Parts: sequence; C-alpha cells; structure tokens
Amino acid sequence: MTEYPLDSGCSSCTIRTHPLFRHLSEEELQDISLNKITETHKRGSIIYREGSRMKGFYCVHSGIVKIYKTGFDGKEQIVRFAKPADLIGYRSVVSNEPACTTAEILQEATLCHIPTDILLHLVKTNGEFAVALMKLTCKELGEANAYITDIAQKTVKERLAEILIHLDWEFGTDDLGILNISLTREELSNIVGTATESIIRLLSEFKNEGALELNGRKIKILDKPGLKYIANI
Amino acid sequence: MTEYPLDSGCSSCTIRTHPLFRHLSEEELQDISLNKITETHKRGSIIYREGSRMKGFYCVHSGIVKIYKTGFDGKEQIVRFAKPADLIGYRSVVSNEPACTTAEILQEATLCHIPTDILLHLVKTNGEFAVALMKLTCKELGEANAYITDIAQKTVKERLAEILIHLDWEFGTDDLGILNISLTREELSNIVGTATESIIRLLSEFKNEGALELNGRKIKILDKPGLKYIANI
DNA sequence: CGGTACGTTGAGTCATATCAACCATAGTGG
DNA sequence: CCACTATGGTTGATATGACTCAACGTACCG
Repeated sequence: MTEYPLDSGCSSCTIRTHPLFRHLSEEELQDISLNKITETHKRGSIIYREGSRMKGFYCVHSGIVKIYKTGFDGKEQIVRFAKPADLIGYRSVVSNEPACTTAEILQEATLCHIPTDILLHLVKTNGEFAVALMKLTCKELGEANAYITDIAQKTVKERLAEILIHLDWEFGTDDLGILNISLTREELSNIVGTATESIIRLLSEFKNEGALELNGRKIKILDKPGLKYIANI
Repeated sequence: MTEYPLDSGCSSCTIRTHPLFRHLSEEELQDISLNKITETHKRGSIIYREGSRMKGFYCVHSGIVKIYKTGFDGKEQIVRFAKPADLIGYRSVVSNEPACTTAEILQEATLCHIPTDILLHLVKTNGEFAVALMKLTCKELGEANAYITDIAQKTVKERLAEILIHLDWEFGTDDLGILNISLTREELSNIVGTATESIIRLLSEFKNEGALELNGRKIKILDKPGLKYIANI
C-alpha cells in the first residue's frame, strides 16, 4: 500500500500518476485543486450512508475505507475496500441515484472530496478520462460478478482462504509478513458472508494446519500455495 | 418485453430511443449502420465464451440472452439476462480484457455486432454517450453489489422468491399472467445459486401455498405480495 | 421405439447457523 | 486506582437448511 504525500495542489499529488488522472491537463487539475475539500477521518467515521444523496465523490489519499451494504436484518456485507488512489462514491454521482452503499473509515484516512459537476464535466469533455473511468467501473463490475459466483458456489472455507489471498494481494504485508489490513473477526465474516463464529473456527483450523500465524487481528500467511489450493485458485 | 422492428439502418431502429443511443448524431448512427453485423441465433447458441477475446460488443435487437460465469467445478452462475435494447460484451471491450462471462441464447435472438473501435470512438468523442454508458455500467454494478448481499445473507427460499419477483418485473407476463421468460429448473438454480432439487422443492412449496401456478416451465405468479414478503422486499 | 434431457421425490449427511456461556482487553468514571 | 462496562474473541452443544445421491417418471424427438 503506497503512501502519497499530501500537498496543497493536485498537480503535485502523486496519485496523479494513476491511470485515471494521467490524462488530465494542468488546467483540469487546477480546477480540481480549487474545488476539492481535503479532510482526515478517524476509524469508524462514516463518509456517506446508504440512501443519502451525494454532492460529489471522494479520492482516497491515505488510509483504508470499507464499503458495505446493509442487509434487511442489519448485518453488513462488505463489497469492497478503497485504498490510496481509489475512488469512492462516484457510482452514485454518475447514476444520479442515492448511494447504495455505506463508506466507513477502517484505518485513519485522508480523503479529497470533489464535486459532482467536475466529474461529469471531465467525463463529457475528456475522452481519455471517460475511457479510464469506464475501465475502472468495468473492472469493479467484473470483480463483483466473480464474487457472486464464488459466494454462490464455494464453501465458507474456500471463500475465507480466497479472501485472505486477496487481502494479501491488495494490501500486502509489513516487514514481518503481517497483513497490512487489520480486520475484526466480524468484519471478516461480513466479507465472506458467514457467521463470526465460523470465521473464528476456520481461522484456527488454518492455524493448526500451519497455513497461518495468528495474533489477535494480526494475520500472517505462512502457506500461500496451500491457501490457494483450498480456495481453488 | 418490447419488440423492435428490424431494419436495414440503425437510424430507424426503435432501439434508437434508448437513453444510450438517443444522443447519437445521424452521422454517428450511419457509422454504426455501415459497420454492424446483424445475425439471428437459436436457443443454445454461444455468442462468446468466457476467456475469449472480443472484437466488439452486441446490441440485443430481439430475444433473450443469458450471461453466466462458470465456477471451477463447471457449474454455471447466471449473473444477468439481456433483453431487447440491452448491450452485452461491452465490459470486455472497454477494459480490453478477455470476456469474463459466457453469453448464450435463451430465446431465439437477433443481435447486432458493433466493432470495438466504434464504441471506444463514441466514448471518447461524444460526452453524452460516455455519461449514458457510464450510467448503464454503474447501474449494473449497483445491482451486482445488491445481489452479493442477497446471496450472502438470504436463504435459498428468500432468494427464489426475490428472483421470481425480479423476473416478473424485468420480463413481464403474457395475457394469461405467465412469465415471459422460460427457464429450466436448472437455470433457475443457476441464478439463485443452489441445487436443482432445492428449486423444485421450493417451487412446489410456493405452489402449495397458493403463491404460484406451475405448468412445466410456465410460471404464473398468483400472490405477488406474498412472494415479496417472503423475499423481504 | 429407444434415446436423451428434464423433472420429481425420498433418504441420508454435512456444513454452517444459532444459542449460550465465558474470557480478555481496554476505556471510563467515580 | 479500581470496579464497571463495552467490545471483541473463543469454545461447545445443538439445530437445521441445503446438498448429494439415487431412483424413477415424463416428454419430446429423430
């Protein structure tokens, strides 16, 4: 997970090298710089709630955000995470619909809020930007479809193994080999779509098989090929 | 489900009134007309297969197409259907990745194939079109996320009830009240993400409760509120 | 008329949810 | 400083939804 040095203007923000922003002109970046609002939030802060109207979208500068839907019985289902250089909330801005997910800070994060009309203006006037944003959306859509298939067909054990591999791939590990994302058992269960107790039992099963090292929320993957085998990937 | 009269040129195709094509100029429609290939396919025909490279996308003129992913054990998971005026395959075109789903004809269909560069050119040069296509993608993404939550949290019974309501909403019924989409029990199970036998048992349970009338693949919903109640919607 | 695909039913099993009790930890207020 | 409380983690016992397997019925098709 890369850290991007914060700065007064977008033109020197290193996120600028991201495929989405690479094609923006100095002028367009200036426009964003002048209209964005940058704020830092603590763990647990809600950025926007399911059902609310969005006035813009957010670009994650640092930290981690979890994006989830709330099921009818109140249980949350995490649909993805956002890390530095990821965008959140743009879906609702583009479709001009109320937010269909809630965004909550998982690890202290700095977010830049960019107003709706700037996004729409960019899509309409900058073809390269439009294609890049489409690519992003399509990538998310492909991942969502893949997850539907997984969750419908795989067992909880297979899914947990897959999620662990995925988290390792998306967030990496520190120098001790510990996953760079810290989740409660309940949050893990809200990704996998199962009961908290099942996650606990399976985690210790993986530990006993020598695939993991556990220390509270610190998870170290010892046998990646083994987990991949379990996950069928 | 509307039928759109086929015609030599796109400018007189009634799909043109679709939000996506509404903003195209006469010239742009002409460009599509000259480069599209229109073909009719029978039930069971594969339009494209998961993993294949796409040379363009398809616009459904008539008929129904099912879009599915194949799980590692070969079981298919239907992720959506496409009906007249829907686009298929554009995701892979935009992301320039191999297709991540398979498209198979469910009810005899006529499709127009439109080459990749035309789509990309439109996105880059026609801002209104870009926004409309983004909206479409975002809508699909929202639906996918909702389905992830459903499939992770609801029981098979709840999901089946929900799917029946959804099919009624998407495809409507004929004058006898029978669903305008005909699916095998196995296909139903491949939407819901369960075993064929479970679908059969639940369908007859719904029938016994007076919520459905069944006659082979012909399904007539008798108690829509009841099904909605079961589905928690 | 036999074959193939689809539909149905029953019985048995297993994965997973649920319920309940308990421990560990950290933050809070008197 | 310590009891108090909340939150998260763990474990065991039990219940059950849903899958699997297996047999059989049905209908259409060449």
